[in-house]
Amino acid sequence: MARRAGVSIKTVSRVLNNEPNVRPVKRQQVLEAARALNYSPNISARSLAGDKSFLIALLYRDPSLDPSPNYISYVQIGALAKCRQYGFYLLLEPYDMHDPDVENEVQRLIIRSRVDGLILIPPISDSDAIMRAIEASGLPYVRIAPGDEPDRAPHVFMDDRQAAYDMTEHLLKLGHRRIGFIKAHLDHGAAQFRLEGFQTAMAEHNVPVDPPLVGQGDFTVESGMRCTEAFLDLPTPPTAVFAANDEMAAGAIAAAHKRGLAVPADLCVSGFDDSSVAAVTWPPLTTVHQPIAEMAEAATELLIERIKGHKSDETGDRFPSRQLDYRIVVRDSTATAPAEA
Amino acid sequence: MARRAGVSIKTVSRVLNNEPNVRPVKRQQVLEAARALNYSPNISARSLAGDKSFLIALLYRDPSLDPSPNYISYVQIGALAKCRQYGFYLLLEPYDMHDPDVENEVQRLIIRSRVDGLILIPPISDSDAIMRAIEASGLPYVRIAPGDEPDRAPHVFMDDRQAAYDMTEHLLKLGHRRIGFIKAHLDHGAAQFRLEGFQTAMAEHNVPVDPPLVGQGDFTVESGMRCTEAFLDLPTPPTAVFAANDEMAAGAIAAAHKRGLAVPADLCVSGFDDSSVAAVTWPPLTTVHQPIAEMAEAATELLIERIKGHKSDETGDRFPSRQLDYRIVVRDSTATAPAEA
DNA sequence: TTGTAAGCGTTATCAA
DNA sequence: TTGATAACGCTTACAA
Repeated sequence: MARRAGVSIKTVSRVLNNEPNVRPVKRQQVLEAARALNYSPNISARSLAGDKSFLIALLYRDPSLDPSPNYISYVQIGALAKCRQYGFYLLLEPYDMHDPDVENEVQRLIIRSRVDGLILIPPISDSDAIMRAIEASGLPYVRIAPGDEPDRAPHVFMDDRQAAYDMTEHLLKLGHRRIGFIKAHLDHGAAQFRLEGFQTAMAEHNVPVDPPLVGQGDFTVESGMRCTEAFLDLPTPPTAVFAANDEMAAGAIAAAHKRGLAVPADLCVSGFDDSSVAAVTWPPLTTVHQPIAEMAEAATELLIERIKGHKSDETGDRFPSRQLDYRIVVRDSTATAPAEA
Repeated sequence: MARRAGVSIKTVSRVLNNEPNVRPVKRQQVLEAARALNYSPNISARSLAGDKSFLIALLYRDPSLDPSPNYISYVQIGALAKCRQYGFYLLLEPYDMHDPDVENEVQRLIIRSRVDGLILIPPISDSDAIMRAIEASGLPYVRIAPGDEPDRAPHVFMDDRQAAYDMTEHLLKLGHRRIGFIKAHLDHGAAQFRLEGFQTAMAEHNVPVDPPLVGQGDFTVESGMRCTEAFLDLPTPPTAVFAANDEMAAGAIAAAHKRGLAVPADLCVSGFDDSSVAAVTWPPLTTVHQPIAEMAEAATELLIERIKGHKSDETGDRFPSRQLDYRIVVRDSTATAPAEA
């Protein structure tokens, strides 16, 4: 009890919660006493009495199913930073999105843990079942990089379409005309945007897209390798491959090496995400840098504002959103196209 | 209130906590009522009354400083699995180990969050300052892969020394005699063991270790590349490089590619960890598989037992520990040594 | 085997 | 601007 220290009792509560109506003198007294006793309010008591848990849940795909755990790491970094700043705790909640029972599981999570809000990251940020479960509870939530229905909730995103457009243009400007694109599951919202950006850039530069030069990957290294091998088996193979993420791009590089092709001399490769694998490939990968941690920070901030503000009541006005900037990172896996045959 | 349902009030508590002295009939009634009302006890109330938080903190190095976020991902997977199983929640606590103020920070964490126990992973599992802070609080904690003083607390580990020995032997059996080793900061406990395993294997096979063939890396791709380039600049370069982790091994492969050397024909490379980068390199990396998630599961279990058992009193007897098995994974980056010159 | 009553340390309500 | 006092929903005695 820090109350012993100063002179008051409930005043302590007021001070620690930055409530008004406390004279500066008292406020100081309390603050000093708290420091002296190394005092810190009991979270459980606070939650119980105030009906707030100071807990935020981060929902993501079970990482044992995820080809790029890297993304989650950066999301955690960003979310944790903001949580610490505002005195919240982050609860990790991996889910198997395709479990037919997710809806119940999420409901149970909400009931059990009493979280104050939730953050959804891809591909969970496009799960209708999960969003329905949350909406039924009335809790606030934010989505990172949503694919459809962006205005269903507050969200943070970057322009994947434009980024893919820019990367494609980068390759076109290097003189490439036959460019292979490795797409991913289109239920992953951003994957769709990246494909569109590629197609638009090609169209606007009057370069036809040969259908066999669009491969279906699944974000794994192996799929990138398989698609690239198929490309290289074509009568006229591409001079560049643009993969919708870095893992698949790494697979493309591996496929080239396997055939004895030099990168970027014989085949150029570019990726997307600027994940840690981009630094591991040889040559280092040209890719699109996504500000993942920053996106998570922004999302967490959006959520906390919402938690602190109107507690779950949708008062008509539009949901807020925040767009962050990407950056094309040119490294050594792309170079000018070989002279025409 | 599920109490409405059955007939009792405190009985509910007994049932939900698996306490004895409840007739099966009543127990059933309560359980059914709970299900019907989708009831779940309020964690805050429970913590407040019972002086338990059901929270476990995972302490790790700030991932923005960490060259291999992969390790943390797997630790999280394992720890989360066990937490869910036993009804605990996992709190993420990244720390900058070299911050002179960590001791206070940890103390503050313990006071503020009221965690019931802590898990320390490398390199934090060897931080004397952090362990002191925890010990001062009397809370139970477990260490994963400790370097020194293993018996200071319950711990989970694998035999890094023997694993490195085996990998070295694998290379020796392939006919390699000049083998470069890339070590890492020796304050990282396991790093020391890996070096020792390498040295022992070489000695026992009567193959001298040429000092310039032991490079000082720091777990990053870049350092692996730098060390390997130095090796290759020697009058008699090695025919194989064994790096103390996969990132550095990836750097070794990159260095070879950069010089136009083929892997494994001109230079063999092996790593340690079997992290996700091992699947991204070309050729795929021969490495030591560490059961990281399983180690984390075991550690979490050890901790929870301790939390449930004697609450923080060290009753004389030795701390428990658990050793898990590694596995040498031979992929395509190692092959028989070129014939003698 | 079951129930009653007294806290746990906050916040919310309402008076002072 | 402050301070009693009653919740909050459990667990832990202790009694029945």
